[in-house]
Amino acid sequence: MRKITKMAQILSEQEQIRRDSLKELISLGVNPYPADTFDVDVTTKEILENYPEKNTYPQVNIAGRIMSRRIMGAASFVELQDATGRIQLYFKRDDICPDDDKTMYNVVFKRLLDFGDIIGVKGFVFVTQMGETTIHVTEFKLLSKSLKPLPVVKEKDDKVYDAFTDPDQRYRQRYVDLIVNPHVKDAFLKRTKMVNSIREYLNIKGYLEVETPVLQPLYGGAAARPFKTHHNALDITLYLRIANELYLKRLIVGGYDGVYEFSKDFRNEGMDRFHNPEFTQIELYVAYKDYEWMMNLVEEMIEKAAIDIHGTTLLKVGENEIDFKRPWKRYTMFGAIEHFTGIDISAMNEQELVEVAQKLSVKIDPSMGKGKLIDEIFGEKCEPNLIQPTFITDYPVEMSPLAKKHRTKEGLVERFEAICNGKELCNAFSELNDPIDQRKRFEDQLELGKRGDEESMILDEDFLRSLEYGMPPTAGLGIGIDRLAMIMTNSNSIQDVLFFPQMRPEKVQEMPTSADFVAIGVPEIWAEHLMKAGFTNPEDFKNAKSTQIHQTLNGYRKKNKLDIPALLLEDVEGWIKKT
RNA sequence: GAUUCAGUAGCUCAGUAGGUAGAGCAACGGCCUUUUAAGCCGUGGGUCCUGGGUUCGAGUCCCAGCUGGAUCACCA
Repeated sequence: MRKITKMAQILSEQEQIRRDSLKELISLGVNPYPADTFDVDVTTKEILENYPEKNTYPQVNIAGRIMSRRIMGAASFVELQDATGRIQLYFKRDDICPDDDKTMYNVVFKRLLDFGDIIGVKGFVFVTQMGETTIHVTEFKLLSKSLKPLPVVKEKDDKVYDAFTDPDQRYRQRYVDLIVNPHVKDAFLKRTKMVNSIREYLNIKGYLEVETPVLQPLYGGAAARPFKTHHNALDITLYLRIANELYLKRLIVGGYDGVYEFSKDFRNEGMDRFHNPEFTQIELYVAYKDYEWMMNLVEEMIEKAAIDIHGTTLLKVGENEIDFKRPWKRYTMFGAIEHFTGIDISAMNEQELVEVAQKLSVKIDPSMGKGKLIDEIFGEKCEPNLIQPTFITDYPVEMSPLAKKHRTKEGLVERFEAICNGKELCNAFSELNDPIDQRKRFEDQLELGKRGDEESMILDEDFLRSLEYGMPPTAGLGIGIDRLAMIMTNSNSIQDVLFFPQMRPEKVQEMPTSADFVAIGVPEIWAEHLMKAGFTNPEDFKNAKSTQIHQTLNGYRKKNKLDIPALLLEDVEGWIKKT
């Protein structure tokens, strides 16, 4: 891992050179960070798409980052990257500097600009002898000097060399990742397109996008462990929401026909390539509907999202081709288990289920009840095999304390999940609106909590009170937006669809400053060089032999051609004595 | 939490048997004076993740730790 150094910064050679260039630019009267706007009137994408058929671009203003430079004496080629892509620039000395003073080209452009700097240029578009659409620059302006060298990613004939791939650096410095990895930028564009598509779909249907509390005195709506925080003025514990379900249902009680929220939820659990402590779900509740109706909505909405993003329902995800075209396959949970194991468990009791689980070598433990056993068998034997989007319906009641009991099947609830690429995509049910039944289900959860289940749900009196006023029959849905984005962008990890995935904080390495060395008796003229010469700790320096310090420092002086008199051994002994 | 792999120059990586730390790109200087060039020649650049240990000698072997990845476990 790269360490951040605090206080004193030890700069690499290249960083030092860029800082020197920065000073020289200022001394030449070039402001490296100008304040005024630079009016851009075209993007690289527009030029590359429209030239020369729709527009010959006799005059353009464009800005971006220098991604490569090829200098050939009085002429140069530069690759400029803006938000939409890259285009080549052609610089010619006598066009940049029509007068005798060639400083702008020879010094500012050739020597003081770097890979990574942000510039604005004025020019006209033409095609080189090599057939590449290029901007012939007539004026340029430095807009921001880059002091840190970017990773150098080379590309030739669509092959990428030395790609910037280290996940640690990519996630910690996402800005760098976005600059040098265009496919990363594209994945996030797709994610936003997907969200926009879903929002558009729901808005057209007339459902209301709402906002509900993130800070909640009681956390509910899912089985998960929360993050806990404290509100000072009220002097109470608050939790970051694990779901927004119970608030949205209160709004249905309040009389809205359909409400939805893109909800940032927080769960204090393990992290892996499918889990980040904060993640996004969309939850939707529609009055007077049931789960059958909701299944049709999900199909239609996700199919539309796929088309809006890719122009097709068919997409490649890892090794698989996934088709979101309606209708999706539907199984009941029992049906799916029978399909994949050949065993009909629909009428089995707990003991029989244990035997089936053992026979299928599904790991179980004695605390598992009937519902949990079925869930385990399904999770082990069915879920990983469901690659194409598939609905699984009718779950055991024990697993679903907020879902309505099945209208005909004893012991089940009206619930479905969509599974895709072996993972849950969404979860939905006919919402439980019987307040007495709901209270009993909460009480059952409390029992589980007393037995040590840290994820059991908490009884929410206010939510129950709202149900007592009467909630219409309602269909509810939750979709994991990050998981869906993984599929839609063919990403293997949730970290690839979150701009800033949670990471352990970078270590800050305390570095001494030259003042720390002055404090123990080293003259200022030498103190600034000590760290670079290898003495990174004043304590170690004090304990080092004076002969060794003497030799090391004189060696350093010679190597770096310092303009300081050579040290005598007595000088060094003098410093140490002072301490 | 367990197992496992990785961490070496600004970036991507090599480093044999434990014996003076390497390459390509990037940087710097020069060539080239020009609608092309990942061009040619030269130069500089290192806390080999950190701390211990073994050894005459450690990037390399051993122990501990840090960070990340993968797999598993847990978990809607």
